[in-house]
Amino acid sequence: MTMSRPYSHILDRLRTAGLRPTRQRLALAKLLFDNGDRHITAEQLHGEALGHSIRVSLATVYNTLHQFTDGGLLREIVVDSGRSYFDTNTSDHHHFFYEKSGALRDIPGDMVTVTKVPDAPEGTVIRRVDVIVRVIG
Amino acid sequence: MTMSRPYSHILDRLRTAGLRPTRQRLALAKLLFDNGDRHITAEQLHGEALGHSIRVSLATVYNTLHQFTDGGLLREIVVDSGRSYFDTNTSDHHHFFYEKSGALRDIPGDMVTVTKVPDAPEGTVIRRVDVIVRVIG
DNA sequence: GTGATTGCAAATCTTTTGCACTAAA
DNA sequence: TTTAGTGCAAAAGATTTGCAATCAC
Repeated sequence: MTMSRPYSHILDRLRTAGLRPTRQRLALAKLLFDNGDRHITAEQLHGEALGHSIRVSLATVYNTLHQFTDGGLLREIVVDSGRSYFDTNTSDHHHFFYEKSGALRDIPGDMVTVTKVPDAPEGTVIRRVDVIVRVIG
Repeated sequence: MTMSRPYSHILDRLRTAGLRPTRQRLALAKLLFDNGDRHITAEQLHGEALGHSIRVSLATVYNTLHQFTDGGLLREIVVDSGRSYFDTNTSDHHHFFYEKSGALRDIPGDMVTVTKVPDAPEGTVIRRVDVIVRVIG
């Protein structure tokens, strides 16, 4: 069982992202950030919220996930066409993707080294390098 | 202007993938493989086929792209949620993804080196390691 | 012939949008 | 108050499905 953390922690995160601490954002942030590192879809988070008797619409869940991502609180991961995952771990790291089950698992940043990355094309800037290790079985 | 290649080449590819050389598959394969390396979506390929007066339904384009992928003739690339790209270059290489325009560009395999990839989790096999360099601007 | 393939339209799934309503500052 | 945020239902976009018609072998 996870020890419940004070709201001030969550409030700080929302403040950092420049977002008003509404009832919905507070509740979703608590689900997202007070339960360790997670990879979650909008649909899953919505279901979880309903399961905790938190009344929130799916549209708001989508809005919130994107606002959190824009504010640096989440990282969006694309591995599967037609479904977006959001990762509560925003530090430098990569992923295993289980193609059969659709599950994601973190690979610590220092477990993968990418060398000789070519320069960004003229006039562009590298925003991120994603490494996805696709596994089956 | 691209020199038109003999059909036998295409026929061999379909044979390799265990697919009957139907009119639609032949025409789509010609568009895909006789024009150099390309990154294309189902929608784009369908439009291109229609532009060449090749009558084929969008559903068949989807079927064909997946059959070609299963047969090792194409490689599916997921970088953008809600849209799949198919790459005619199935050799070992990685990609630049221009987040603004949605364009993909190959990075030759030997321009990126991934070291220290962790072992595949117990009971799984690594099918592929994808490196996506996301750029903006 | 017979089983594989195709086309079409409808269905599905995820995500976004428009807009009236509600809540935070 | 005033502006941001929310919910709902509808729309959008990509992909899949069901099934009768058609084609390759």
